[in-house]
Amino acid sequence: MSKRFIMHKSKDFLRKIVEEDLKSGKYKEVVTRFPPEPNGFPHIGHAKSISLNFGIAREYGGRCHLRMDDTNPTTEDTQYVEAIKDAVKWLGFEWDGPVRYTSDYFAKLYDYAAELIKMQKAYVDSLSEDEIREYRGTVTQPGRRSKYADRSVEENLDLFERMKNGEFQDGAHVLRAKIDMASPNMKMRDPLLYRIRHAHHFRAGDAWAIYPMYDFAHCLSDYIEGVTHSLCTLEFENNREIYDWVIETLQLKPPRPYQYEFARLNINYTVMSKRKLLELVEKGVVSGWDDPRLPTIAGYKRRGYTPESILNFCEMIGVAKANSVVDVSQLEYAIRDDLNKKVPRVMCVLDPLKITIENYEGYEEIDASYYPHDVPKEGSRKLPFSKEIYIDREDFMENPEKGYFRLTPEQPVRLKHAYIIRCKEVVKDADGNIVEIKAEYYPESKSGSDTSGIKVKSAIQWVEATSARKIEVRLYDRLFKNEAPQGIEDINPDSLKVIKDALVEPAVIEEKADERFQFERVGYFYADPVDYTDEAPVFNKIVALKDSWAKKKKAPETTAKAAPKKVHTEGETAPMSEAEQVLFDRYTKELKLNSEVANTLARDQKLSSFFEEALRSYHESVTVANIVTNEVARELKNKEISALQFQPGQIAELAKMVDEETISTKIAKQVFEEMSKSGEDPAKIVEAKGLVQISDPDVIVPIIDEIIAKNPDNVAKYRNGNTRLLGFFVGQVLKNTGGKANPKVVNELVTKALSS
RNA sequence: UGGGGUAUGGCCAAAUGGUAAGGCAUCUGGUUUUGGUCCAGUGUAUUGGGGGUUCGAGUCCCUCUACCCCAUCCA
Repeated sequence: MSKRFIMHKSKDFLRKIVEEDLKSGKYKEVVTRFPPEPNGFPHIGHAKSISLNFGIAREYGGRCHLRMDDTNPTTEDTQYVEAIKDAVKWLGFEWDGPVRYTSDYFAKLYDYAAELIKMQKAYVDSLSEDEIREYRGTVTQPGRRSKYADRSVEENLDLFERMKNGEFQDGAHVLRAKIDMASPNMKMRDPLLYRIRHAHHFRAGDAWAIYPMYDFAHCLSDYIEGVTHSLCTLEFENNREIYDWVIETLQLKPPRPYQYEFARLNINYTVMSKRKLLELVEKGVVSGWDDPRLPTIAGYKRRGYTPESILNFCEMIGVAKANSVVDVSQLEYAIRDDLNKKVPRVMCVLDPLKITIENYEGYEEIDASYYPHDVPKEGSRKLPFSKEIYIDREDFMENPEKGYFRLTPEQPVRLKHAYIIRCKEVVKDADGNIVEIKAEYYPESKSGSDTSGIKVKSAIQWVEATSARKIEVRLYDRLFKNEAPQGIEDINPDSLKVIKDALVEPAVIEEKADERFQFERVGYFYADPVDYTDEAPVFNKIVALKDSWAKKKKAPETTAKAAPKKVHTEGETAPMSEAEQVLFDRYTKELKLNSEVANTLARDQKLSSFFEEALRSYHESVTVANIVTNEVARELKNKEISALQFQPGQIAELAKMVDEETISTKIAKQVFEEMSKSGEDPAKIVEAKGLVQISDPDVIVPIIDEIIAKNPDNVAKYRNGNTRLLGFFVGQVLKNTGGKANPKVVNELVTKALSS
C-alpha cells in the first residue's frame, strides 16, 4: 500500500465549512450544484469544479445538482448542454434529479422581481446603455442615480410587465435593483436585474422578451433548489454582496444558500479561457474541440486520459484561494500513475531499423505476459519470432556516447521476452545511412531459461518483420512552447508529430487486450476512438514514460537559470497629523510606551480613545496598551466601540491580573476571547474556569519529567543542538496543565531539566 | 487611485500561538528482462518585507510591497 493512503489528508477550507455547517445543524443535508453556462465546451477547469461540487455532496451524503445557467439566449446552445452532461457522466458522477435549467425558473424569478419592485427595491430604468455606464461612476468616484429611479411602484410594475410582453425594443429599459450608487463595490451600484432581449432561447423559445441577469438569477436559483453551499470561482467575490442582498431583501425563508469562492485552475503551457480555446478551434490550429492537445474534457477523453486520473489530479492539487498555476507534470503524473497499474504492455517500434539474425532459422512463438512483475494482473499473448525483426533506430548507436545501454557494435542487448543479440555488421546505403544490422543471437539466452551467463545492460522492444502490423501513431506534445502562453503566437510547432509507419506486434490489433496500451519503453497509447480501424489502426500518445536517459542527455543545457532575486521596495507611511503627533509624544514620553505601540494607538482614533478610557481605571499603562493595541484592535477592526461586549475598565482589570501574575499572558488571551463574546468580568471568567496560573515548581517538575521520559527522541535532538524543540516541550507541559502552567517558569524549568 | 481578495521550497498545498506536513518536480542510491514502476534517501524553506506583542509568532497587532478581481444590458 502506498504512502498516499496512509497519509492523513487534511481538509480544504470548503470541506471544513461544510463539516462545520452540518455539525452545527445549520443544514440537515449538504446540497451543492455545478452551474455552467452552456456556451462552450467544458475543460479541466470545469473538472475541478465538478470534482469539488459532486465530490463534497458524495462525501457528506448530500446531493449535487447539475444546472445549466442559461440566462443569456444569444450565446447558449443545446450542443454545449450535451457536452457538459457527457463530461459529468464521464467523470463518473450522477446529478441529483433531472438536469436543471435557470430558464425553468423564469416565471418564479419574474415574480421575485415584481416583489422587489413592490418593496421599492427595484425600478425600471430607461437610460441608454451609455448613460448607464456613465452614471455608474468609476472605482474612485461615486455614481449618480438615474432620474427614473423614483418611478412609482405602479409605473414600475406596468413597465416591467410590458417589458416582459415584448412591447419595447432591446435596450429601451432595464430593471435595476435600488441599492447604492455610491457603493465602493461597483457591483452594488444599482445592478441590472433584467434586460430586454428579443432573442430565441434554445429552451424557452420565444416565450420571454426579458432575461434575468446572473446576479439576480443565480442566488435565487440556488435558493429555489435548496442549495446550501454555492461554490464558485474567485472572480465572483465582488458579486457575493448582491447574492446576499437579493436573498435578504426578499426576506426568503431559511435555510438559505451561501456563496464561497475558490481559485480557478490554471496549468502551465496551457490556455483555459473559452475565448482562447475558441480561437484555436476556429483558426484551425487544432482539429476541433476534441483535439487531443486541448485541455477540454473531450480532448482529454480522445487523447486517452482516464476519468480516474483527472479526478485524482483534482484531488492532488487541492482547493484554496490563492491564484496559482499548477505544473503540467502533475497532470502527467496522474495519468501515468493510473495507467501504470492498469494497462497491458506491448511492443511497438516507432522508427524501425531492420535486424537480420543470421544464425537463427525457422520461426517460433514466444509466450509473453502483458504485465510486468509488479503489476498484479494476469494475461499474456504470443510473440512471433524469426530471423528478421525490427528494433527502434534509437536503440542502436554505432558510436555510442557514454552511458548508452543499448545495442552497439560492441555491446549486446536483450530483445525483451526473447534472446540476447550481438551486432555483427552495420549495413549502410550510399549516403552512409544505416539501413540494416546483421546480428547473431545466443540460443541459450532465451528469456526465462537463460543459461548463457551474458550480462546485458538493457532489454529493448522489437517486432517480428512478417507479422508486425503497420500503425499510425500520433505523438502529441504540449500545445504551447511558453509556460504562460498568451495565444496563437506561442504555439509549439511540434505539438503533433504523425508517424505513419510505426510497427506493432500483431496481438495489439488482433487480440485487443485493451484500448490503452503501454508501448514498452515509449509511453502510453490509446486507440483513437474516431479514426481507428483494424485496417488502418491509429494510436494517440497519451503521455510518455518518464525517461531519465533522455533527461540526462539534455541536462547540460539547463544550467543558466539565474534565481530571480526578489527586489523589494519599501513604501512610505503617511505622516501623522498634528493631534496624532501630540498623542504619540505623550505615549512615548509620559507613559513610556514603545514607539510601535504608541504609533498604532496614536494613529487610530477608536483605539486611542478606548485606551484613554481604560487608563482611567488602571495607570500601569504598558500592559493595558499592549492588550489594547494587539487584542482590542482586532475587535475594533470592523466595529465601533459601542458595539464591543466589554468595557475599557474590564480591559484594565485584565491587565492588572496579568501584571500581578495571577494569570499568564497566554491565559489572558483566552480570557479576552471570552470577554469579547460574553462581556463577563475577567475575574469571574478566571474564577469560573479555574484559570489561575500554576507557578509552583513542585507541581510543574513532575510533569516535565514525565514528558521528557516520553520523548527520548526529541530530548536527544534537543541536546544535539535543535533548541527549537524547547517550544515543543513547553507546549507539552502547557497542554498537560490545561494551559495553566506559568510558561515563564516552565521555560526555565524545562531548560534546566534538559541541560542536566 | 476606491473596494474586494491573495502571498508558506522550482510547482501545488497543510499546519487549535508550541518539532514548518504531504504530493509533484529535482538529484542520489537500491530493486528491476521497461533508463518505467517500486523502495530508500535528497532541501540552512529570511512562511512576501519591516516592526511590535509574547517564554514562544506562518498563525495575533501595525505597516509596507507585489499580484489577482470589480466600472458588459456576459457569466
